[in-house]
Amino acid sequence: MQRTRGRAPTGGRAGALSQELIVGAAVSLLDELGERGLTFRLLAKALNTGPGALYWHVSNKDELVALAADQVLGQAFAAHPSLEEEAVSALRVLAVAVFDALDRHPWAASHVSAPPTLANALRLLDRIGTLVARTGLPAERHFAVSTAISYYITGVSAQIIAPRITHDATVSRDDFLAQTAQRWEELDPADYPFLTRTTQHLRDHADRDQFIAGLDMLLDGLSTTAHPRTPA
Amino acid sequence: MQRTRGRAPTGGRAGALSQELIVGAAVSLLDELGERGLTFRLLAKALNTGPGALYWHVSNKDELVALAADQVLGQAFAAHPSLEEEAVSALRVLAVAVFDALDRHPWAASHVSAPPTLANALRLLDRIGTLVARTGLPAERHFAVSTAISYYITGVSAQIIAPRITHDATVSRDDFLAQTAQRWEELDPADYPFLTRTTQHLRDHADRDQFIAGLDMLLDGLSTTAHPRTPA
DNA sequence: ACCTGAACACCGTTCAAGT
DNA sequence: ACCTGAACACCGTTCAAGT
Repeated sequence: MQRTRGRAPTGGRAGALSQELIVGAAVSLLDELGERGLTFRLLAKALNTGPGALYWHVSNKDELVALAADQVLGQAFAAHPSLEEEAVSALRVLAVAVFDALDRHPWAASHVSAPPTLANALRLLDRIGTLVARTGLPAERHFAVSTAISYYITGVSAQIIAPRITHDATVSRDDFLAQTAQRWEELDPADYPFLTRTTQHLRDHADRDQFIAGLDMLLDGLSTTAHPRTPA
Repeated sequence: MQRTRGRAPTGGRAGALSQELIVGAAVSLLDELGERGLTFRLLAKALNTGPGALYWHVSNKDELVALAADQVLGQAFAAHPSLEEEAVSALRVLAVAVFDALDRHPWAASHVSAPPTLANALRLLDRIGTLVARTGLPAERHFAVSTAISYYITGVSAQIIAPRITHDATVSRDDFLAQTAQRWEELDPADYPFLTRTTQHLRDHADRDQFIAGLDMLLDGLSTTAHPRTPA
């Protein structure tokens, strides 16, 4: 829980530790082995130190994984100027970039949390807010709309991507969907009228398209919503 | 990983184990101690057995927690006939019931996963689908719209509720928001133009209203969306 | 200031043995 | 069929000691 500050002349040693170095190595191990496979002993060995050394730069495993997830989130900003486009389509591009980044590192999906406190999560909400402001919505709605979009992006991405972790090793995503579809078919249509007639859609659907379809619903609602309501 | 089947005359012993019994006890311990506090040894002691006995009824801790979360999700169906009302407002009532159930058991929020395989998660999606069908949308959109709503409900609830676990013991939610707001104030307005002018909203916002505001956006988009688009 | 590595206090899970 | 509880193979984290 300490950053390397200033430009301390730590001497010749090539492997001088730093939080960035540790988090980077953690991302690699997480990609290879998943959250359970990441171990302080293993990480320490990869960095040529003892496990205790890591605790100087990172306060515990939760923080380490959160920082690793935030680094992954940062990949979503890699390519985009995001200044040219019309605001709503820029929001769509940004959202999909986040989905794709998390899709490449499924362990990270469930660790991007709101409200943001880490660098790239802050950056994401700020960019969403700036784009929302550009839509011309009244200022008092900017916060609610921006956080709704932000929650959708990270929350729904996590819903779609995180389950893959559990099943990845054993079965492919398609097999998992096919299995689930079959289980739906075996349900009693009297209890589950919708699911039993919808199995084919489950088999055919693509996660990314699903994410985009919901996103479009939300963004369409953006321009429509006028007054809040209360549930009956 | 075995249910008590039939009406086996297990004899007089009062504490005869079953999956239901184990999951119920797990929910209590999870409420008290959180996910990390739940231990097979502790759970076994609460049920007057050894840890090994539990593995006859539940295959591992992941399954146990998933079943516990699904039981919590079931609380959302406690009160509602949901037949009278107009479809969209019935959807809103159902969504808020899910949020409230998860809000009472924060550890559960991140364990409701999609696509549903457990009893109450299946029931939830089925009910959403049935209500969506009643809106008069064309049938080919029912699946995409229903899953979007379902993903929003569980995904955004998890985003809002799950962070509370980490900070709960040490600080209250209001304190956490205030702290976060203060950190936003200290950011450079040149880098974070939106966040630095939005801190007051963060301080004042209520999680549940936030959830409902985004839900309304989505439900408004429901009636609007006509044709899917592709990101630029 | 930063690193070392042994030691502490746990875990989830398995499995031979019982009834 | 179901339960027991000791044992295995780990963990995250701490901390005296070093440089």
